[in-house]
Amino acid sequence: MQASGQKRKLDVGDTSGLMASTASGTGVNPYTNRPYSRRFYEILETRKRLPVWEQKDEFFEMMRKNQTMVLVGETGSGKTTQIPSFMVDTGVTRGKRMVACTQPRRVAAMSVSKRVAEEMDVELGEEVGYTIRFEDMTGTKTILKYMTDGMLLREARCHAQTARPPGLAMADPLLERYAAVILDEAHERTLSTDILFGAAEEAPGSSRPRETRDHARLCRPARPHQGGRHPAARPQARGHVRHTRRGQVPGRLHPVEIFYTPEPERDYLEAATRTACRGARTRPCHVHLCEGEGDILVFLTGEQEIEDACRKTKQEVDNLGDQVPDVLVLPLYSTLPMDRQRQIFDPPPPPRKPGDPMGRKIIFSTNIAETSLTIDGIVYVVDPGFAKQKVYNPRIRVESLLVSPISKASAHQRAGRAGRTKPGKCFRLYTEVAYKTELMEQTYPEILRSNLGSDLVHFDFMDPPAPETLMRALELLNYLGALDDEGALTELGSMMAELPAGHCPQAKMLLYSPQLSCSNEILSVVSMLNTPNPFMRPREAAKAADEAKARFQHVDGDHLTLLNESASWCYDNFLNARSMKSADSIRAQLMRVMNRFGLELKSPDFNSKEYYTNIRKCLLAGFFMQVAHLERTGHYLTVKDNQAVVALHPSTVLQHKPEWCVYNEFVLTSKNYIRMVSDIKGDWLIELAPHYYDLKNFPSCEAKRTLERIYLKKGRAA
DNA sequence: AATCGTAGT
Repeated sequence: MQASGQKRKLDVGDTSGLMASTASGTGVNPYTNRPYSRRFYEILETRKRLPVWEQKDEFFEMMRKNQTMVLVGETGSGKTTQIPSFMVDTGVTRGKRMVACTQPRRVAAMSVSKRVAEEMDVELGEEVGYTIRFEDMTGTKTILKYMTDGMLLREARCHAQTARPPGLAMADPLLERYAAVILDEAHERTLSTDILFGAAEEAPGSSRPRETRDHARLCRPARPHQGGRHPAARPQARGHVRHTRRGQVPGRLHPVEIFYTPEPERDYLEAATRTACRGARTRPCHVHLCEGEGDILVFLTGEQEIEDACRKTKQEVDNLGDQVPDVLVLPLYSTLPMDRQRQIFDPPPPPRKPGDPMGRKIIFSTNIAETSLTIDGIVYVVDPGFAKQKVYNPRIRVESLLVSPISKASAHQRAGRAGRTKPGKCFRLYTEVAYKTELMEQTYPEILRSNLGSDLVHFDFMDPPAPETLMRALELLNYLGALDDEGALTELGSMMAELPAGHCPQAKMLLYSPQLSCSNEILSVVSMLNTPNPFMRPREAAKAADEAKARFQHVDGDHLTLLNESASWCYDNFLNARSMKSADSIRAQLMRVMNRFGLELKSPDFNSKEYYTNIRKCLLAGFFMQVAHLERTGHYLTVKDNQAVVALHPSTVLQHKPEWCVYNEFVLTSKNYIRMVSDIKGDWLIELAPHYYDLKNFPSCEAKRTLERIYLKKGRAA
């Protein structure tokens, strides 16, 4: 499924008039009452050649007959640009309500709306606009709005004013302000789109046609996700990378020839650099040495891996000497500073001497280059078949990243990156058999890999999350006071829903902070928690960066360290200025919501002993379920349910091992780590979360015995 | 004791 539309309250009777006005060319734009520009007609000719244009009448016919529909079409068929404007042409927006079209990414919402505004011959931000976080390019005249799926979901959560029956936190989610809602790129199965899909089916007036669900299921994976296993991971004799030729991807622009390895590769990282650069000594036959001009894109899984590969490749290339064309080796991942990200668009190195072939760019990238970023000039793609993907284990409440095989859809997308400038080649570092039999058709939907922190209960999901995942989500919300015992959303819960802050515990923390007189500080902490790690640590200056961070460190932990940063020192102190700026915008947004709720913004007296303790206590108002206790063995054990042995993440500023600590994140890499950790006191657990630290319902363990002593002491004092 | 996929509000 490539796209799907859901429309509501369509004015069926009288759509011919407006449709005719565009089609028959009366010369006047019905939306602006201005004569069409010359450019409009030029673009119209191109538009008419798009495949969807042929089915325009059929589309209108379907619109008359159905309340919801699913549209399927190839990339480049014109769905994203044409369907929304067809929808507007039917006249649904005459009731002053908009047509909304969602996209999974901001840059898509921005660029598509710009194109459609041109096509409809209007100013961007007037009749056609877009809304993304921190940027609203719409106005009173807007009838067609592109937006991120997350943005529409937020509107669905926060603008529904009607009373909600128990257990149905989103019973009236569907946005009366829209005449029609189009969920584009629904095949990507983002968390937001999946939830909106569920909401669409709940909507009053939705006829819930069976086809909707059946079509939707087309993009469901054929079998469960199997993290970590990869066809190439099988043991086999070491060998150089050879490829057998097979098949074609009909890209929109140029064809891409696909090559597979005849045998599985043992070490995909080594195979990837080797393929990009040179073959094994026995058969030096690889891209840089053997193929014609064009840049190379190699997909790897993470920053560390990419930096390693870059270093090794530079070395390899140096060893090759000046008999081969010059090479520019570049990394690409999201946390790379902006100016270094921009380098991927630099031209390749010039020929060594006049008449020689051009030099080459070799880019090592995470899957940021798979969908969100397009680099022209790429002719060769090396695809080892891996990506880091989120997996969720509800039993221990842990979301972690695991290197896992990609899906066929991802592989197709990666290959397509080679064909933008001229016919290209894609080298897959796995066998064709593995591709056919072991890769899933589609990436497993995000909703099945996530810790659900929001209010989604009796919901008609395409692929319902595991009962345990839902149960865990409900349990957390109940402990936080967001849902009552009947499962109904409380007032606190609806306030939490409006705070665009990571997970629920953070929202709870913010709402509680005025009671501990530290809302200013908690606002800063939460903003920073929702920002990419600001502490840069370039390999060549790792020590200097660690020293710089040490100057900010707060003795009581990582959360308080976040407060010690100042933007003006960014560069000298290895801080990512972009992260700091983004934290600032997030802070402003959260502050507006706090103000709207009438919550006081205050700070404890900086000179009082309570300054830092109040802030740390406040962390527990939200994160009381993410606490670890230091056992006599010297290891940490997470507290209460499903205890796990964990270690402090090496990035922590804590120099000592506190008896109790609260953590923001549980990460599973080389072992179980807790990251972003602060020192807390056992007494505070009882003070801030007595309902959770009720010893009657607590497994027997060291932590329990310590808490018993604290209760006893308190009882004596009282 | 030894470190972090990508989106989105």
